[in-house]
Amino acid sequence: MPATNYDELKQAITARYPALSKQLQGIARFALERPNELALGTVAAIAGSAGVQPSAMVRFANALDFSGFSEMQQIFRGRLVERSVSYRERIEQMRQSKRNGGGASGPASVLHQSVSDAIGELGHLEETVAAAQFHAAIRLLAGAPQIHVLAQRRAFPVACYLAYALGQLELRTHLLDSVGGMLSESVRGIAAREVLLVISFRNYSTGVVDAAADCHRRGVPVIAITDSPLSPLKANARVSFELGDDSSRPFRSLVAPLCLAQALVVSTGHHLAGTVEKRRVVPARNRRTAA
Amino acid sequence: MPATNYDELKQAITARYPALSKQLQGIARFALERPNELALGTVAAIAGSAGVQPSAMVRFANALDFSGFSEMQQIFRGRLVERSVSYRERIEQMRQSKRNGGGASGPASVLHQSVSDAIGELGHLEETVAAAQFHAAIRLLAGAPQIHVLAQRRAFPVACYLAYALGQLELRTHLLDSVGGMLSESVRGIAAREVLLVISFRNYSTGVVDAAADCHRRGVPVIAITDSPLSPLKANARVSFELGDDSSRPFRSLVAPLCLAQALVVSTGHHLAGTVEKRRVVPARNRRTAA
DNA sequence: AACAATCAAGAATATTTGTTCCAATAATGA
DNA sequence: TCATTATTGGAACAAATATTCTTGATTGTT
Repeated sequence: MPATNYDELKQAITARYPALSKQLQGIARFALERPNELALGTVAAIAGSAGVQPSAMVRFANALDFSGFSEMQQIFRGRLVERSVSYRERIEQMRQSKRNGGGASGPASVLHQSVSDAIGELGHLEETVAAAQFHAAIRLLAGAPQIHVLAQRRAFPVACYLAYALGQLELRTHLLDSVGGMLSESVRGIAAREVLLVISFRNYSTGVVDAAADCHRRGVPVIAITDSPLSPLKANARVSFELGDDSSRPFRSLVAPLCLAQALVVSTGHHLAGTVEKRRVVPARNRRTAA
Repeated sequence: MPATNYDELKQAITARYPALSKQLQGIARFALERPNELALGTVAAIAGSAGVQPSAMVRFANALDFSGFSEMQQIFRGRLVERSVSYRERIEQMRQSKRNGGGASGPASVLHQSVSDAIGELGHLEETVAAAQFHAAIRLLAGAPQIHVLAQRRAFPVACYLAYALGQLELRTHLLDSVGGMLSESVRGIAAREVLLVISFRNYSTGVVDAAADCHRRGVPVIAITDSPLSPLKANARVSFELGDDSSRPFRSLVAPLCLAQALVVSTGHHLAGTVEKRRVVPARNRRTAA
C-alpha cells in the first residue's frame, strides 16, 4: 500500500528512515529537500544530482512500496499540481464528510461534484486575477458617469447581477439588451467618458464582441470578463479578466465569474466610500448629479 | 527565438493564434486551458486528451519556434515550479496577515474574502441540501411538459441561468418576467401539469411569493430555492431548498444558489438520458460546440 | 579470520517516449 | 471541375528512459 499523496509519502519516508540503508537514507533526505527535482527530473539526472546510481533510486522507490521509480514520481508531480493547502483541506474535509454513499453516480454525487468543481474554480480565480487589473477595473467603474453592462446567453446572468449590484451602489448602470435588434444603436450611443463592461465566454457572442470592438475603437474604456487570452474580447478591452475555463467539463459554471463580479462590486463600493468622504471635504464639483 | 517563460509563451500563442491552422488553434486553446497537463503528460497522452495526433503537438511546438515538443514542455514545467514557490509565499503572507489581526482592506483582500466566503457557502450548501428534496425536484423537472422560471431582483440571475441551462437540455423552459405588469396573468396561465420554479431571498419579492402561492393553491408543482425555512415560499412549494443565507454580510452572493441550480440541471440531464433514450438527450456537448 | 548477508555499482535489457516521414484528406484558387 | 497547396492522420524509427540482473564490495558476526 504505497502513499497516494505527498503528505502520506512524507510520513512514510519519516517512518521508515531509520530502517533504511545509509545510501537510501541519503536519497530520502535528498527527496525531501528537493521535491521539485524529484517531480520533473529523469532517474539518471536525479541519481546524478544525488550522487548515486539510477538503480538506487529504484530501490528507494521499492522501499516505499512503489512498484518502481515512475510510480513514486507521480506523487511528487501531484504535489506540484495541487492547489494551495487551504483549499485542498476544505475539499478533503468535504470528501470525508460525504464518504457514506459510495458516491458512484447518484444525484447527491452530482451536487458534490458541482461543489468540488466550484471550489476548484474559485481557487483558480484567485490565482489568475492580478491585483493590477482588479484595481484598474475598480478605478474605471468608480469614476464612470455611466456603466453599461452587456452579455448574452450563458454569461447573461453575470451581467444581470452586475447591473443589479452596481445599481445598489447608486451608480448609474445600464443593462444592454438586444431586444428588437437595437443593440448596435445602443452601443453607438455610449460616450467616451462612460464605461462598457462585457462578459462573454466561448463561443463568444458576436454581438458582444462587436460591441466591445466598436467601443474600444472609439476610446470608450472596456472592461471584459472572459475565459481565455485568446478571447476576441481581450484585444478589445482596456482591462480584461481571463478566468481560464476548463472546457473538459461538459457543464461550465458561472461561479467563478460571479464571484469575481461580486468582488468588483464590493471593492468599487469601498472605493466610492473613500472618495465620497474626500469629496465632502472638498466639494468643488460633484460628478454624478448631472442627469 | 522561442519563449523562455510561461508569460512569454502565452503572449506568443496569443500573437500567432490567428495565423494558425484550425487544429493548431485547438491545441493552443487546450494548452492555455490545461497547462498542468502540458507540463506533466507525455505527448501521446496529451495528444489523446486533446483529440489530435502526437505529431500535431510537435507541429504546434514548432509553430512556436521550439525545436520540438520537449523543449516547449520545459516552459510549462518551469511555470509549475515557479507557481509552487509563489504558493508558498502566498500561504506565508496569508498566515502572517491572519496573525496581524484581521485581513487588511486592500482590493486583493476583497477578492480573497469573496472567494473564502463563497467556499464557505458551498460547503454549507452541500450539508443543507437533502438528497430526497434533490431527487424530488429532478423528477418534477424531468417530467414536466413545460417549466416556468421566476425570480426578481437579486435572484433574477439564477432564474436566467436556469432558463438557459434547462433550455439546453431541450426542455421547454419559460423565463417569466414582469414586463408590462402582466406577471399575474402569465402565472394564471400555468397548467397543473407544468412546473413553476421560483427563486427568492429576503426581502422576498411580492410578485414571486404571490405567484408561488397562486400556483401552489391550484395544484401546480412549485419548486422553490430560497434562504430560510421561514421563507413564505416554503409554505407554497412542493419542494423547497433552504440555503440559509447569512444576512450578516453586507453583500450576499449568488454562488450557492447558482451551484445548486447547476447541479439540478446536470442531474436532470442525467435523469433524462437514463429514462428517455429516443429523446437524444445529453446534448450539452454537441450544443455547446454548435451554438 | 572466515563466513554470511546486505548493499552498491554498472552494464544489459525491455519499455516507453519523442520525432520524423509519407500518404491521405481537406482547403484554395483558377 | 481540376490542379495546387496546405493540413492532418498514422505508422515507423530512433533516442531516451526505467528497470533488472549480475558482479563486486563492504559490513557485521561467530
